[in-house]
Amino acid sequence: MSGLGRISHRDISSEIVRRIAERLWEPGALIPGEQALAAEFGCSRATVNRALQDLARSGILERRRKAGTRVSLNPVREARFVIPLVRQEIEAKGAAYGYRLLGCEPVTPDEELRARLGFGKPARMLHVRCLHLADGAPYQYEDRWINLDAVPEAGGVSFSAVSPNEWLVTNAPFSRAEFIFRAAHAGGEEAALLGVPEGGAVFVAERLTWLADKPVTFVRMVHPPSHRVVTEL
Amino acid sequence: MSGLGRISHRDISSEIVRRIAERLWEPGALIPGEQALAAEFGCSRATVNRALQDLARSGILERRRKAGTRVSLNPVREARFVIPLVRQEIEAKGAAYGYRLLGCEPVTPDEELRARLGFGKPARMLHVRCLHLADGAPYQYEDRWINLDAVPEAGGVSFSAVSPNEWLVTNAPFSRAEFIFRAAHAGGEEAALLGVPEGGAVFVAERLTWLADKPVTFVRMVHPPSHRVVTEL
DNA sequence: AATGCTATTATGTCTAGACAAAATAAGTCA
DNA sequence: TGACTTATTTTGTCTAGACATAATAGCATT
Repeated sequence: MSGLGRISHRDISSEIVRRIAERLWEPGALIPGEQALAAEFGCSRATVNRALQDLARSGILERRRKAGTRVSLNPVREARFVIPLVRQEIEAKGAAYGYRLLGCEPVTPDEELRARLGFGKPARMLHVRCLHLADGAPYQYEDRWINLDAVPEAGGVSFSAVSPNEWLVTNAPFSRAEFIFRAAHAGGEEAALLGVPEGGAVFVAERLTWLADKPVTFVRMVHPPSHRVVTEL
Repeated sequence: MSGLGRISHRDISSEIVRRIAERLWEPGALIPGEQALAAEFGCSRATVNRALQDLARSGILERRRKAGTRVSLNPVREARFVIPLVRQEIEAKGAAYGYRLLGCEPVTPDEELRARLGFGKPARMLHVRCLHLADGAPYQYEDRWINLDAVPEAGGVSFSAVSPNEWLVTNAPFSRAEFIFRAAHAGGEEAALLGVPEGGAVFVAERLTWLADKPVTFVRMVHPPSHRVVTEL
C-alpha cells in the first residue's frame, strides 16, 4: 500500500500479485471473495472488483460468477505487442528514418490473394512496394495491396513522399485485423533490397485489415534476421 | 445499444467505435467530455469513464487530464498473442503430441547468458533441452535454462516424462516476463533435430521470466519455418 | 439414477456524489 | 519579455448502495 490516504486499486493489485508470487496463494487455489477482501483492505467492494478484473484481464486470475476467483493454473496466456508505425519504430531506436518508393501500380489480385482476403469477385487494387531504412540501412521491405473499392482516395496518392503505412493509418480505419509472424527464406528481389544473401532467413510480419467485412489492405513486411519483436509483461 | 434496460459501458464503447469507423469523429479529433457523453447516453459519468478507459487501453483513444479525449492519430493498436502450452498448441491443431528429452544437466551460465538475465554473480542453473513433436514430426526445439536459486525444486525433477514447459507453468510463478520473436539461421544440432537444412531459416521465440527481480528461467523455442504465430483483433 | 426446479452465492455492472491529480490557461510580478 | 503563481477544467478514482446475471448446489420429482 502506498502509505498515506486511501487504498487504491493498484495497492490491492500489487498486494495480490505479491501473495501469488510468494506462494501464499498457490496456482489453482481459490482466493477470498470480493467482500472479504474489501473488509481486509478497508475499502469498498468496487475497488477490489476493479483490481481483480484488471488481474483477470492480464491472465493472472480467473474469475467465474458464483464459483469465485482463483489463481490461474497456467498464467500469462497472452502477450501484447504494440504495432507502431515503422517510422516511429525506427526513430524510437534513435536512428534516422529513410524511405524509398519502389513501385506503385493498379492491379487485379490473383486467385491466391483474393482467397486470402475473402474476396467474392475480383476487384481493383493498388500494389505498392517500398523500403524503410534506419540510418541508411534497409530495415523493412513493405509489399502492400490496397483495395481501391474500400479506400478510393488511395488511387490519387503518389506515395513518393509519405509511405503507404503512414497514409493508411490516418486515412483508412478498420474494424478487424489479422497479424501473422513467421520466418521465411528471402526471395531474389527481397534479398537484394534488404542486403541479405538470397535464400537467407528473414522475419516476415503480415497484416490484413477489414472494415465491416470489406478487405482494406494486405501488407507483407519483411525484415532482416537481426530484427526482433519484443514485448514485456 | 442493446435495446432494453439500462445503458451498458459496452453499448457506449461500440457506439464510439462506430462513430470513429464512420469518420464522424476523425483521427486526431477531440471527442466530447465525459459529462457531455453521459448526458447524451443518459447514464452516469462512471459508465462513460469505464467505456472510454477501455478504448484508451486498446489504443483507439488517447486521454489526458484537462486536455480531454481524442481519437488516436496512429492507432498504436496492440495485438494479443495467446501463448499456450506447446502440448495444447499441438493438440489444438488436431495432431498427436510427442515429447523427447535430449539432455538435462546442471551448469554455470556463461557471461552472455548472465548479462541477458541481469545476474549479478554466477549462479547454479539447470540446462534442459528437449523436442516437442506433432504427429511424430519435429514441431519445436526447446532449449531452456532454469535458475536453481529461484526454483530449487527443479533440481529434483527428471523431465523425462513431463516437459519443463509444463512443469514450470504450475511450479514457478513469475512477476515479470519478456518475449522476443525473431528469425534465425538453424545451427547444426537444431537443424538436424528439426529436419531443416543447416543454415536454413527458423522461427525463434524466446522468453525470460523473473520473480521479484530474480531470474527464473530463460527459454529459446525454435520452430521450422512453416510455423506461424497468428492473432486477430 | 436421471431430470428439472429453486434458492443461494459470487461476480458484473450501474448510480450519484465526492474529492484528487494533472495539465492547461490566465493573471501577476519582477 | 519572461518566470512564477493561481484558477479552472477534465480525467482519475473511491464510496456506498442497489440490482442483474451466471453458475452452483440442493431438493424434489419422475
